[in-house]
Amino acid sequence: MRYSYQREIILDIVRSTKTHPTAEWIHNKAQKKIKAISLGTVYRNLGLLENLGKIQTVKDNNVVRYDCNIEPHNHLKCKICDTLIDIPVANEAMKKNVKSKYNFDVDDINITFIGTCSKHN
Amino acid sequence: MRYSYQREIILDIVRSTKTHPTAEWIHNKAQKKIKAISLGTVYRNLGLLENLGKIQTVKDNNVVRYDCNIEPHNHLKCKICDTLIDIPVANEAMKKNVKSKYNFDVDDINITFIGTCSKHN
DNA sequence: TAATAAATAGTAATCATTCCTAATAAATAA
DNA sequence: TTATTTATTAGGAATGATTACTATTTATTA
Repeated sequence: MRYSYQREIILDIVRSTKTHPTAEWIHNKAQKKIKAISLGTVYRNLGLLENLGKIQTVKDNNVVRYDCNIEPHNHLKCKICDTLIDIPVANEAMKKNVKSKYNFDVDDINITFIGTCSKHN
Repeated sequence: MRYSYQREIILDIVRSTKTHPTAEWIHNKAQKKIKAISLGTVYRNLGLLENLGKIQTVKDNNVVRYDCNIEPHNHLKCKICDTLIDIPVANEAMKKNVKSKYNFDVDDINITFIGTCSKHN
């Protein structure tokens, strides 16, 4: 894969935050560095970086968010402030459980806990 | 809420299958009974039926699927045949765990196991 | 049976994401 | 160093699920 300054900046931006930014947010930030960077370039490079295993994605409603945390992990989603909080994988043993109960080979577990985070109590 | 024949047909259709149909699929089926039923009517009534607690929704990629199973439950998603399989809630005790570890009050747990179902082995 | 207001059909708008293409730029060979 | 090749980009158009809008229809009730 050929070097691209756009891709470098995009990766830097994703790595600069734990807020699980959207493509649009990343695009806005990137424009501070490269005024003419296009949204398509941001999307394409985010996809490439995901394929390279350098970033992860999280589905949040109907938006994709990007995450520099590449460890397997799950999320707490606060319905009040919309924050996504990373948590370690809840239980690897669940995979074995599902295999024995349903004869279903689990590759990936997608867990989101929806509720109210510690800021609001 | 006023009676509507369209709404009755839509609920019947959702209750007729365990395939977690999309709004478009439901619309196609509904047109067999009511030739001029509009897609907007299908969406609006699916939303109303969800608010009434008569059906549930599942997010599948960027599509919403509808489910007549109104028990709390989670899903196995087969990446080969795209089937969604209902399973009972994996573990209610996880809520308490998350509360004590992260001081996060869980209302709802969203779990999808992605993998290969028993048809393919 | 007439009045009323909720529900519908049909279509336009929205919004995140993907696709397309001519122009640009990184890598490599001469 | 310079020319060549081809991946990458910018900019804008297209897509597809869903929502919004509005004139018309229909369930309800007085």
